[in-house]
Amino acid sequence: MAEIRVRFAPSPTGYLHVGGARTALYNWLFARHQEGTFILRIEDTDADRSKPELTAAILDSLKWLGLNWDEGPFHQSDRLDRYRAVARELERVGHAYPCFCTPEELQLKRSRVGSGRPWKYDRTCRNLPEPERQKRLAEKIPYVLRFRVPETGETSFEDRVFGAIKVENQEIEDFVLLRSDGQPTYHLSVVADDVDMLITHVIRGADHLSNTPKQILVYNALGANTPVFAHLPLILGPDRQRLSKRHGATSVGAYRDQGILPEALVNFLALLGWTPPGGEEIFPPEAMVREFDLAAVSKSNAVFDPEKLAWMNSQYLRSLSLDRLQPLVEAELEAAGVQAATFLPGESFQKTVALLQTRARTLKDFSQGGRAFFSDDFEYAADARKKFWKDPALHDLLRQLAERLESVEAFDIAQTEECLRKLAEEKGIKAGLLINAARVALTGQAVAPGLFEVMALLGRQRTVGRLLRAAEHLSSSAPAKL
RNA sequence: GUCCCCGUCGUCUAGCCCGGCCUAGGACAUCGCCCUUUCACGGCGGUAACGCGGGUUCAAAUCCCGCCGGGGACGCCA
Repeated sequence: MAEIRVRFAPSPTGYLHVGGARTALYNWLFARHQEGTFILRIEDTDADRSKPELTAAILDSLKWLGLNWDEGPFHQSDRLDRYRAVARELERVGHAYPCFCTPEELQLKRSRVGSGRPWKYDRTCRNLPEPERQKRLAEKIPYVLRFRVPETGETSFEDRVFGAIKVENQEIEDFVLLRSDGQPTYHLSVVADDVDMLITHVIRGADHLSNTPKQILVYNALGANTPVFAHLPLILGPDRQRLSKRHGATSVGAYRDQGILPEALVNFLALLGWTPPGGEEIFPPEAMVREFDLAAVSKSNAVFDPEKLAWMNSQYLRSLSLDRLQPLVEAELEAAGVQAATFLPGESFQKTVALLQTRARTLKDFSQGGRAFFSDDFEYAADARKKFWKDPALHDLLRQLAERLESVEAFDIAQTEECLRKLAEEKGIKAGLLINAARVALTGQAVAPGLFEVMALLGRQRTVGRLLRAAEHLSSSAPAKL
């Protein structure tokens, strides 16, 4: 069997969004599974909308996800001559013809058809008498090259995911191959490239399903073999509309900024439309590659669920080694403007990260909820104050706790706990009351690691200082209902 | 509107091709309980789906038809 060759062909008119990322991933998985070649091609034939910096951003996102390619990136803008030559050849053999209709004329005809618009190009120029055609050519009237679609018959193909697809040729319009400025359209450039690059499998979004018959017509006209097509169901927003910026974060970069790990995003995306035979949920890329099968891809569109992504991220975050996690946290803190380095000696930093790790859902949790572990500049969360600082006696209790902790012999987990419990007992209150209030005092949060671990980590001076600060805060704002 | 495609818990899905093992399985979310110093983790348990209607059959989530619902395409965008 010939070598398997697939490609991912984004157009640089926007950032890499999760739908594109999933398409790239499935191509990559298929290529790796088949030990084939994964090619990257930039479809930038729309000069107006394509931006070089977006190409760079897309490559960046792909690398971040770990989707390495074997050939490319190729740029369609480098191959314009080739497309023109292909178009001319199609014209020469009668599969394409010049069309002099202007965009304005077409627009007019289109609107005249009415609101419900079964519009198809009316083939005015296809039926132009030859002398007239020659005349216009000689007059150098601008024109596009349109594909001459057969008037009868049907075009069908066997999609690897969707199965048999069939369309009557009458339903297909004479689409444009070459624009009047000599630029190719998508239908021309994809086919030309896929033929030239020996692509064996075209794996792309289902939004291309209805374009496929047109392209097959071009393959046939070129006398080329058609590749295998596999269309992927679309990714939808919660409203079941196609996922778009309206739904919030859609780009890979946005998820990175939200503290999502690439391996979590990859895992999540892999499962959006595909389930491995064993039904695993969390599994590494090697396993995905081993088990990936296009035939097992789902046909129905899938709603993107950020909640599940977050859960998956927490799973990955938890299983990360400290060596790998630490730099990520450092970067996150830096991005959040927290100067952890001057706050914590190296060793405690690691312990702190480890303590926070089991509770984190995203990297953001380190710089936000975990801020008090890396800086003295933090605030008391409203929900935490409300929940644990209700008791008016607390300001006095926290002060006394601080005083007693001053004189604890060894400031470790065991002794700080003993100290606190003893105080609670003497006062005849539940230890939990004090523990929870102290946690808010030390971390600003209702949600945090075990109190005595926190104390041991912060050390005597900071612990005492924060307790006193909280006590003061409580007495000064005590009358106000919290 | 026309053409193409899709339709199992709120969500992602298994099962469908090769009808019976499906009183429909798993995961996320959700609810309750346990653990407990908060939260998370973990453990246990619960709520929750075959879009509707006809067929075919001893038997249908699984096969056929219709309807309804959803999505995509209909550009000198890709």
